Amino acid sequence: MDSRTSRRQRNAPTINDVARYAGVSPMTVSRVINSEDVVKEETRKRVQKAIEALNYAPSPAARSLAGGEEMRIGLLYSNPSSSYLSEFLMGSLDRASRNNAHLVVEKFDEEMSVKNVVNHLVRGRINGVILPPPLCDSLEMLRALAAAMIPAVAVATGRTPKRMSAVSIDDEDAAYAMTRHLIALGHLRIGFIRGNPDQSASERRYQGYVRALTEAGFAVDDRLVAQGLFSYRSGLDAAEQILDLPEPPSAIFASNDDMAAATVAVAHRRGLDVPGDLTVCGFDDTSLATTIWPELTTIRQPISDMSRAAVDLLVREIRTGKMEKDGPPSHILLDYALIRRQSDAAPRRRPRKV
Amino acid sequence: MDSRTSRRQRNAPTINDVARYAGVSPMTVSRVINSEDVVKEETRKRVQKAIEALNYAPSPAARSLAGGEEMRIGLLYSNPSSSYLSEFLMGSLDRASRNNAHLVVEKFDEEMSVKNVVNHLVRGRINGVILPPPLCDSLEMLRALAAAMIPAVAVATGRTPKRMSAVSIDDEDAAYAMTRHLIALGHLRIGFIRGNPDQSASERRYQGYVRALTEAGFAVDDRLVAQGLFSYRSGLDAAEQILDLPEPPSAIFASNDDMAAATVAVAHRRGLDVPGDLTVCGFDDTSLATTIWPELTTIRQPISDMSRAAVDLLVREIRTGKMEKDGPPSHILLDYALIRRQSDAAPRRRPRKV
DNA sequence: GTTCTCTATGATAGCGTTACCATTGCGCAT
DNA sequence: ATGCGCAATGGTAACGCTATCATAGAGAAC
Repeated sequence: MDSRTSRRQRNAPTINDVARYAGVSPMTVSRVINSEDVVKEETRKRVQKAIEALNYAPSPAARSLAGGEEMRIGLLYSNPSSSYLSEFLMGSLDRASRNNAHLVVEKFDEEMSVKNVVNHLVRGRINGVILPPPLCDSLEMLRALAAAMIPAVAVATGRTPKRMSAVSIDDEDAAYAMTRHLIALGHLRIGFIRGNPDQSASERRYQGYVRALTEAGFAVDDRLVAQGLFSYRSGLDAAEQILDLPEPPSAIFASNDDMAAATVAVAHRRGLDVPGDLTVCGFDDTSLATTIWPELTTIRQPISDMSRAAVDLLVREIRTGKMEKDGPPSHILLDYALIRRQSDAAPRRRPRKV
Repeated sequence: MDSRTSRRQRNAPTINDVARYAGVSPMTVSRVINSEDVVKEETRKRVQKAIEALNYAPSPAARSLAGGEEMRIGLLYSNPSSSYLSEFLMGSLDRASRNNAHLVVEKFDEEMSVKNVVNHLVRGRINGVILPPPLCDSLEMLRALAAAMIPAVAVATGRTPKRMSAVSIDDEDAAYAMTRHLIALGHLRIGFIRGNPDQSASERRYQGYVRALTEAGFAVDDRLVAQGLFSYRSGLDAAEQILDLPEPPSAIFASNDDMAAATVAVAHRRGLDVPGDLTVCGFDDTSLATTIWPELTTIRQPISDMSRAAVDLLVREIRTGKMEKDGPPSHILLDYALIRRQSDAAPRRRPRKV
C-alpha cells in the first residue's frame, strides 16, 4: 500500500539512485556530473556507467536552487545561414542545459544598431554571449560588448581576437589540405573563388590555397582567382568568369559550399560534366553540399562541437568572473576533416588514350 | 562580519521574508500566491501589501522542485532538413522558456528502434513530445508514444491524427492556390512532382493540384505528374522524366523546394531559361529557395509559428493532465503564404511575335 | 614510528517552495 | 457544559541538488 510515498513525478532516477547504484555518495556523482577533476578515473567511470544504466538526467530546478546561480547566455546571430545555425544551436543547447544555463537566442538584423542590441542584452541580464560568424568579425560589435563588460566567445573567426576567447578551425590549413588534395589528384590548373572580404576566414582560406600552390612549385595565376561573397549568386558570376578563360582550369575550389554549388550549376549549364570535365569542391559541409548532385567534396567544420566548446568556455569564464584579471583569452582550435564525395576526380588527360 | 551567511544570490526576498513582514506563516503567503481561496480577505490583503513592499517574486526553481512539476518537453527529429530544423528550434525554444519548460532536443536515427527512443524519453523524464515531419507521420512512433502515455503534438502532418493534437497548414489549399496562380499566369500544361508517399502531406499537396486543375476545367494528364521523394536527387529524375515528354509543360510545380531546385538545374542543363522557357515553383520556402538562382516562387510555411503553437499546446495538455479524459485533441491550422519570386512567369506564346 | 601533507570521498546543512497534516478558535447543536 | 464541525492558519518534511567542511588513507618527511 502507500503507493506514493514520495512526491516524485514519474519515477525518474535521482542523484541518490545513481549513487547507490554506483556504490558511492551522491556528492561524488555530483562531482562527476560537473566534471570536476578531483574524482579518480576509476570512480568516474563507474559513476558514468551508473548514469548510463539508469538514464539519469539531473534536475535543472534542483540544480539552480542549490547552486544558486542561474546563468543566461546569449546566442547572437545575424546571417541565418540556416543549416549552419541549426547545427550550431544543437551544440549550444546541449551544453547550455548541461551547464544549467539558459540559452537566449537573439537575432541581429541589419536595421538594428549595435548599441541597441547590446543594451537589450544588458537589460535581459545576459551574462555572456557567443558569436557565430559573421558577427564574430564585427569590430563594432566586439567593442560594444567589451564596453558593456559582457564576456563573449567568437566562433569560427579567421582572426584570433586579442581580448576575447575563440573557438575555430584552422581555415588556412584546411584550405591548404584541400588544395594539396587537388594537386595530388593531378590537377595542374586550379581555380579559386574567394569569400566575402568582410569575413576574416576568407583571407585565411585564400592563403592556404596559395601556400599549397607555392609549395608544389606552381605559380599563382591571378586569372584563376575570382572574387565572391559567399553567396550562391556571387558564385555564379565568379564561376562564369573563371570558365570564360581561354584556358579554363580543370578544378575549382570555392571558399564555401554555396559558391561551389553555383559553380556546379554553371558547369552544367555549359555542358560540362562534374567531376568528369571539372572538379569542384567547397568548404563548410553545410547541408547544401549533400543536397545537390553530385554531392560536394568539401571541408567539414565540426560546427556543433565548436558551439559546444564555445559554451563551455563562456560558462567557465563567467563562473570564474573573468573580465577582471584579463588573463589571456583561450583560443581553441578544433580539427576539420576533408570529406570526399562525388565532385572531384583526376583531370582528364588532354590527349585521350592514343 | 560573516558576510555571506547564506548561499542566496543577489539578496532577493524569499517567501519567508514576506511572511515575517506580513506577520503570517510562509504557508499562508504561498496560499496567497497560488490564489487559493481559503485565506481570509483581510490576511490576503496584508500579504499582498508585503509582497508589493518587498518586491517579492517567487523562485521558479524552488517552485518546480517542491511542486514536482518540472516540465521537460522533447523535440524529436529525424530528418535534419537543417533549414527547417533551425527555424523550428527558434520557435520552440522561445515558447519553452516562456512556459518555464525545458526543451530537450533528441535525434532519432534510422538505426535506433522506436522502442528504445521512447524508453529513453520516459527515463529522461520527458513529459511530452513535439514531432516535426517526417516523424509526425510514423504510425509506429505515434503508437509507441501513446502506449507510454507520453502526450505528443504533431507538426505539419497531412493527416489529422485522431488521438493527438496537431499544428499544420492546409497543404491541400496551399497547393490549390499555387496551381491556380500558375493557371492565372496563363499556363495550360502544368507538370507536378509528387512528394514522398510516406509523408502524408504529399498526397494533400497533390490533391490541391488536382482540384485546381479540375475546377479550371483542365484534365489531369498523368504523364505530367512524376513521382519524387522530396530529395534533390529524386527531383532530378522526375524533372528529366517530365521534360523528356514530346510536349513538355510550360510550368512545373514541385512538392517541395529541393525538388524544385533540381528541376531548375535540369532545365538549365537543357538550355532552358527559367522562368522564360519554364516556370518552376516549389513548396516550403526553405533556405534553398532563396539560395539558388533564380530564387523560387514557393509556399511559405510559418515554421517557427507552428512550433511555437505546438509547444504552447503541449504545455497546456501536460498541465491539465490530459491523456486521461481524452477530450478531442486540438488541431490548429495556421496560414501559409504564396511567395512570388523570380522563378515564375507567363508562358511564352507558341508563335513568337509574328 | 610519528607527524604532516595531500587526495579522494563522505556527511551535513541548506537552497525556496509546496504537500500534507496538525492545531487553534469559534459558533452551534446537544 | 460538552462535544462537533468548520474555517483559518501553522508546522514539518520533503523536492533533488550543491557548498562546505570533515574524514579516511596513502605516502612523504623527519
